[in-house]
Amino acid sequence: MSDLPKTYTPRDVEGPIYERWLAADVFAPDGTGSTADPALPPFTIIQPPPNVTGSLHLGHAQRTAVEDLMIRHARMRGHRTLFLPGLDHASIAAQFVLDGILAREGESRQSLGREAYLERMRAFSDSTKPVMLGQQRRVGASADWGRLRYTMDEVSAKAVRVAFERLYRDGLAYRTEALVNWCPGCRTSVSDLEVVSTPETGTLWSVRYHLIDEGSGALDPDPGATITVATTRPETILGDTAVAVHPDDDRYRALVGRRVRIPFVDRDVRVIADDVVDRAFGTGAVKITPAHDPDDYATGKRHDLPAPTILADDATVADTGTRYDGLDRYEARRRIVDALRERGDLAGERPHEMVIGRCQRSNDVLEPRLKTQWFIRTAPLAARALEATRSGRTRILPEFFEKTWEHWLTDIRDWNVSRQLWWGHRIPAWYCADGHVTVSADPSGPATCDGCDRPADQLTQDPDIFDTWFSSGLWPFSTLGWPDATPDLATYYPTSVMETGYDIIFFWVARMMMLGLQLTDREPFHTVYLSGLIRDPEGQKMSKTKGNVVDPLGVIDETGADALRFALIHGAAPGQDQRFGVTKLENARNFANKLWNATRFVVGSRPPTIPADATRRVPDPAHLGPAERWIRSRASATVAEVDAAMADHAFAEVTRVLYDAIWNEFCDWGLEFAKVHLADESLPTATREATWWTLVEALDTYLRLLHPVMPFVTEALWEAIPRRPTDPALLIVSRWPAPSGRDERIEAEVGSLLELIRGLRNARAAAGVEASAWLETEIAVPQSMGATFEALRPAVERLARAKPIERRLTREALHEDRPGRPPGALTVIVGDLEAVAHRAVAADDASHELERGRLERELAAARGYLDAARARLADRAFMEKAPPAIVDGARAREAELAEQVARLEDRLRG
RNA sequence: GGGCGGUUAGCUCAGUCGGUCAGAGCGCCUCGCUUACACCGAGGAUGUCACUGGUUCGAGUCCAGUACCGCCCACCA
Repeated sequence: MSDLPKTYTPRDVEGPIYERWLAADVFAPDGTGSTADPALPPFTIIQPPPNVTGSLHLGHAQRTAVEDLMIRHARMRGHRTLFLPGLDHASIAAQFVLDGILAREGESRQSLGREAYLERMRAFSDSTKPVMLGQQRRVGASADWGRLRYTMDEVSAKAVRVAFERLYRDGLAYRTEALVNWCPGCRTSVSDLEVVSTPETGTLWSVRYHLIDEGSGALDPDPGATITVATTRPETILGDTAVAVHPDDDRYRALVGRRVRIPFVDRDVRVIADDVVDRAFGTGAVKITPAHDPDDYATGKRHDLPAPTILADDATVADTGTRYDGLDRYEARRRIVDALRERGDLAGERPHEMVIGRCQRSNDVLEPRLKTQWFIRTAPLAARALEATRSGRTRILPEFFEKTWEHWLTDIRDWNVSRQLWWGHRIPAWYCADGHVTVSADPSGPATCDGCDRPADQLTQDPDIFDTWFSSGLWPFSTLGWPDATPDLATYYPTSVMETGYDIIFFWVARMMMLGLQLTDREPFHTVYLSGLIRDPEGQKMSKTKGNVVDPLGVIDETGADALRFALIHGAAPGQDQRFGVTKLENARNFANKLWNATRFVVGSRPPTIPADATRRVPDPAHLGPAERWIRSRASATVAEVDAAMADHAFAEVTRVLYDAIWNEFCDWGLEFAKVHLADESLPTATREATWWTLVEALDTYLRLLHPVMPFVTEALWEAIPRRPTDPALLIVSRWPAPSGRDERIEAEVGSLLELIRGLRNARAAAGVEASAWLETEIAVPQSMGATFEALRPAVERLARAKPIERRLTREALHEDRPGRPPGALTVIVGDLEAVAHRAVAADDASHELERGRLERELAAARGYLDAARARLADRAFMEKAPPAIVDGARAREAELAEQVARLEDRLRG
């Protein structure tokens, strides 16, 4: 036990608490402070590693809060818990960031060269690394920092090499020339997932291609002998190798097989028939540029067309032998359009709504182009991933994401994994002069060529690196030491829960699942918990360009990590975005403050007969009054509710249940009841002690239940209350509470007394009674509730400001002496209970009307309900078809309402 | 073009198995410096549960359709 400062200052609480956890070594499953039960299965969460060069945003904070919540819960339930933290090298994202910094220095990737650039990147990421990790700690992540992993460390590197070698051996990785998404800004290919489809208004140009006279082989002398094609990218004319029409299109039937001359390059190409052509679109004739359009590429394959590439890596026109060589693609486009117009071959132009693929990273317009690249064959991997979710071995939460999952994995295309970048894992493939491919997981490379036994010094390693998601895809097992058979891998794999944002379900979750199943033969996780995204109060995505990004560290400084965590978890429905603003945060902060002060009260109200350093005593049942039994019963109910919510992964519900239980039950009523006993020195010591121990016990339960959500403040407060002899020194490793049983009768009796108190307060306020006035009150309490009432009489008096209270056994008794009753009485009816509070006011006082009005409103409402209840009972269909329990309930309700209406009517007559 | 999610108080959102489910927080109004807490306490007002049909004794809740908002996927030049 220790003293609590009067004011709750999160900053003062959180730092030292985290240090104590670290010092006690309680984060690691095998740490010296662990109290785990080795008989229970371990619980593992692999944290989605944030980008090493990124900055922590609210999304990270929410991830961390939810993961840490699950981990702390599992830890308190006695599981060995592994919360493995990490960082991702984030190849393209990191390069994008660094390139921006270099650009401001007047340097560039190219100007530095590969080695210097990588050196710079290592230094840069080394500088951001501690920042990212520090932020995680501020949020309170109880992660095992000793197992911190990084996708660029040697263990990961080895995993990448071995994974790729196995995939290659199994025929699941292959190298081929294919049309890929090329980003001219990043100078690399990107996967289909990194293409952002952007609707834009472009221009659809119609261009006349002149037919060749088949006899002479020269241009048809008839200037009208043309075929008009439609295009949105005129510069690709330079790469055309055919014109296609639909085979059933009568307009062009005669032209199929004829040749046309492609302008500028003066290439003569065939008119071909292919049913990809949509006759209704444009002119019904399509220019075919196999090297720069996916459709055209497929058409080219079918018709065996050449596929000249006309763009360089920086998207300037190249190798066309025209004067457009060297020009940027858009400059070339303008000039080509101008030239066509001059020649009279521009048949038309009109605005055109279309979808443009842009680079997720740089926002550049992507160019489809031919490149020789490594691909992962995804169909067989996706089939296994689908099987895992269909069989239920891996569960996706929320369930509705399973459809998205199914859809994507069903139509999946092969994964282009090579990147023409520098920061990342180099592809462990070597080529010899004959083009043989050798893939080797050996860190020093292959000894000889697989194809021709040429020695290593005659082999060249592929300059490309892997898509960053390739190493991320191995994360659940590479972090545990795979491919080596480490004890960690044996113990903690497959992992328990994969928590991440739904925005990377394909990028990451699907890849982990596919690679995990293929390489380890196990589902990498049992549950996928998909979080929603954090938006600003207007529902906008947070982004740097919008300037609406909230820095979690600022929030933590201001209101504490506990408040931030509570607020984030409170608003988190799985898969559902949440708007986040200051009011939620303030609400959470107020709650922490409330808890702080409630604990301060409990600690401060310790009866002097109990020593400050007492160990916990179970309250003596003989001395428990109804208030104490009510407090215990409600705490037990809360445990059960929290357990149910946790079992459903309904974390927001957990916060709601606890907020309500702690604030609206424990503080509003529990503490108020207890104050009466604790302050009453005429009571036996044992009674007052029992009351206090009851408060301590309930508070202890609530602090435990709340700890996974608000770890710091609960740990600090728990330290201030007496511990059980069996408790460890720290709440974080204490045991999760078990429900201790409900007392239904007490809950009902005390519950109706609470209602009565509320009713009296309501009546007083409605009648304009001074808040400080004590009203002489008569209360009818049936014999069955007598003991409970008598025990709580002082509390009822105090809370309803009703004193003295005269008790009657029946309502009739209450009304017998009506004639003698002073005017202005307030009446409250709650079930079997009825109270009449008297006040001395003149007969002509206007407040009589207020009371009358209140009773009339109550009566009207009761009559409304009664009518509805009677209508239901009069409905033969309802009586015949509704289950008996419902009918009985309706009858009871009707009787109760009828009674209440009668009472109110009676009261209003009097 | 497919698919998913959302629509409940002024705002942000809960609402499980169809039956006390018309709820919370914030905001608003009226009181209150009652020795845990003014980051507080007491009380109060506010709803066509988007719309239309259907199923049912009974529908925010289940079904079908519509509208609007958001997101994801998709090779029409």
